[in-house]
Amino acid sequence: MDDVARLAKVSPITVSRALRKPDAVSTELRQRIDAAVHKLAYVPNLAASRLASSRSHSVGVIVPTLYNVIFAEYLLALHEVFLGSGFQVVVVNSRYSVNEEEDAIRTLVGQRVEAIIIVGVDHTPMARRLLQQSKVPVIETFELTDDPIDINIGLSQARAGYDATQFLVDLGHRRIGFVVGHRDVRAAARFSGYRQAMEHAGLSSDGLLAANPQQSSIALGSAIMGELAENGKIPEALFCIDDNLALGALMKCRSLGLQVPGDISILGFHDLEFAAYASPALSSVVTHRHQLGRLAAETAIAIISGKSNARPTQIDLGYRIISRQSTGKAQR
Amino acid sequence: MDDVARLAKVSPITVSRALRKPDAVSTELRQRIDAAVHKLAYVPNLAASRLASSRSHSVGVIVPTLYNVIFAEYLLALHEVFLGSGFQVVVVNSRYSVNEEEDAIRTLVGQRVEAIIIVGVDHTPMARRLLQQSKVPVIETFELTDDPIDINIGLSQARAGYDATQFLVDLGHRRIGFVVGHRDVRAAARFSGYRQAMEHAGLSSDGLLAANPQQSSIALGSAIMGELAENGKIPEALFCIDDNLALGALMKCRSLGLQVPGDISILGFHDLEFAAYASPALSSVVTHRHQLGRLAAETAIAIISGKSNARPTQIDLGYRIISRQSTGKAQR
DNA sequence: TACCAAAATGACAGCGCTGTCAAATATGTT
DNA sequence: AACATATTTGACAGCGCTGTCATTTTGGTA
Repeated sequence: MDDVARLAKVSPITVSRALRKPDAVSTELRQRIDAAVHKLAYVPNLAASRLASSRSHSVGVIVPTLYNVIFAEYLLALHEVFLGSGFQVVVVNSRYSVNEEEDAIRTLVGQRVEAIIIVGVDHTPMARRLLQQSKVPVIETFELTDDPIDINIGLSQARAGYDATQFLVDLGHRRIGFVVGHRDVRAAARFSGYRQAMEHAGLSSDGLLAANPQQSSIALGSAIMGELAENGKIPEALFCIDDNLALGALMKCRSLGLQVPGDISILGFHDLEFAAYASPALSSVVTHRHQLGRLAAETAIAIISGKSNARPTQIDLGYRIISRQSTGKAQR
Repeated sequence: MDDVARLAKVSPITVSRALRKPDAVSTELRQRIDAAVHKLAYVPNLAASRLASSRSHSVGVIVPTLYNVIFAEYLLALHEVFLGSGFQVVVVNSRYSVNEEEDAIRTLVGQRVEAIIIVGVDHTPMARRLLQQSKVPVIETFELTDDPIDINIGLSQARAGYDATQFLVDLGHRRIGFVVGHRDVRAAARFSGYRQAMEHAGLSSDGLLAANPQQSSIALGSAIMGELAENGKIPEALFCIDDNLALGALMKCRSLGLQVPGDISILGFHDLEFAAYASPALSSVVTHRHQLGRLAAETAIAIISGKSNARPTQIDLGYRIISRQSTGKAQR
């Protein structure tokens, strides 16, 4: 910065000002400074700036994985809003572990991010403490909790699981299978909703869980469906924990010669892009990832800029079941 | 840090040491310090650490978009390696614009990241200068260039486009369509490969380009196929710029009653996960995103840690055409 | 016990910026 | 012209750590 100041024949502080609030510097000096900055290809040291101003102009986001497209869509929305407001977004990955999440929080707090957006509502006690102590707005997303740290925006995964199951029950299905890959908290909540719905409908869910700890994928859905067929345990309907599994199962049904929805109804979750274009088109549960990200970011910015005093603690974004061709009335 | 030092009854510098190189501090003090850190939930200020040590322990990655899964897979590999070596990964998004890329580079240089990994080889002159001046290893990926800034790891997009087209030519197809959504540099290179292959085969490519500037997606592939059918311009074979478009086209063919590959052969690109599970299974061009990310990260770490003196400037990872059921010999 | 080397601890200055306030300059008013 | 006010520029100290080097403590040896 001294070099730039020397070249532009001003004091270093004026350079700093010209870069941060160009309006506060006269046109002439600003031009001289800009020219010098360009000529030297000077880039300010952000660490020094952050230290001196104690503002990081960045926000932290913790997601369980980068692989799942639902988080990619969510991140996209967060980026759109935050970048537009001059915040850098630091994305950290907890790999579905609360301990890694705690490390991630430590990293973000260490960077003095100005807001923290987390997927999920389960944290270690130390993680909660770090978040609270950090004094920055904390937004827990995707799920709902009775005990939010600060702001909570999401949907009830258990209710979604319940309603999805009920949807299949209402179609007249009785043997409704539940297909799941790696079981994270949200998958577990949907499963408990499924169990409850089955119970309320007077149906047994024994032997109807098809689980595999691998990461959910089209390949896995196909493999699980294959196993079900091999063991002769094909249910009347399948509630898949996400659309990847559902599409895999759908594809496998085709190659097995099973009619969907004639022989088996298949319901997915999340309504990923391909769901509407599958053949038959996949019924699914619509979750609002983009809106979730957008709202989380907007809320965070409102709090940071002090605009939001009376802030709601919890927002339920809900979900919606969309019935396409892969689910149909029970044939009996 | 002073608070921790006071609580542990040591000097602040010892706290700093205990946190950074625990071995250099006696067991007793280390325990006292750890206890104090825990008790206060102390998190060091990274900005101060970075400023004082002039090491950021972070690396920067620039991708054109977070939405495309190929970059998600690539990022995953980068994360795996970098996090394992104690680096934080800062991901920035250039939105397919060299100007935004320049801004992204400025951001990363400002953070004094210790390596920069970029998708693509085209940059503004200022961007090149910033990268060179930063003195950190720069790894340009996904494409190959004759003039790398530093290290270049990728594949020839033009050759891949050429060979993919040649693959369809070899099957006896003559009217081979090219389907593309938003045209980035890599798509353009594949297209030029397509054109060249068509020319070499003595085939005209006039009127065989089906383009739409939207972001590539299954929906778009379906829409483009629909238009081709409407205009009665269905070619014998379709080379789609990526598997999303290919799958969309495939699905549309089914609903139009077109046999694949009987009536039309469809070839995708990237071999995304669903390709093998589509019905019919999608032929595609395998690109090695995971290996690319891994290698880029490992190379960067080798250079940062000074282990790599004799480094190769360019690595060609190649590609591979995988023939499944969606492509077949021309029926004539 | 005296001495020496190695290990552990501490003091100091400074990393490159910015917030705060002071000084200088420009602009407007009587 | 003299003054008040607004605008622009500058000086200074300090943000919270760490590198370097000095000092103290420990353990081993003669």
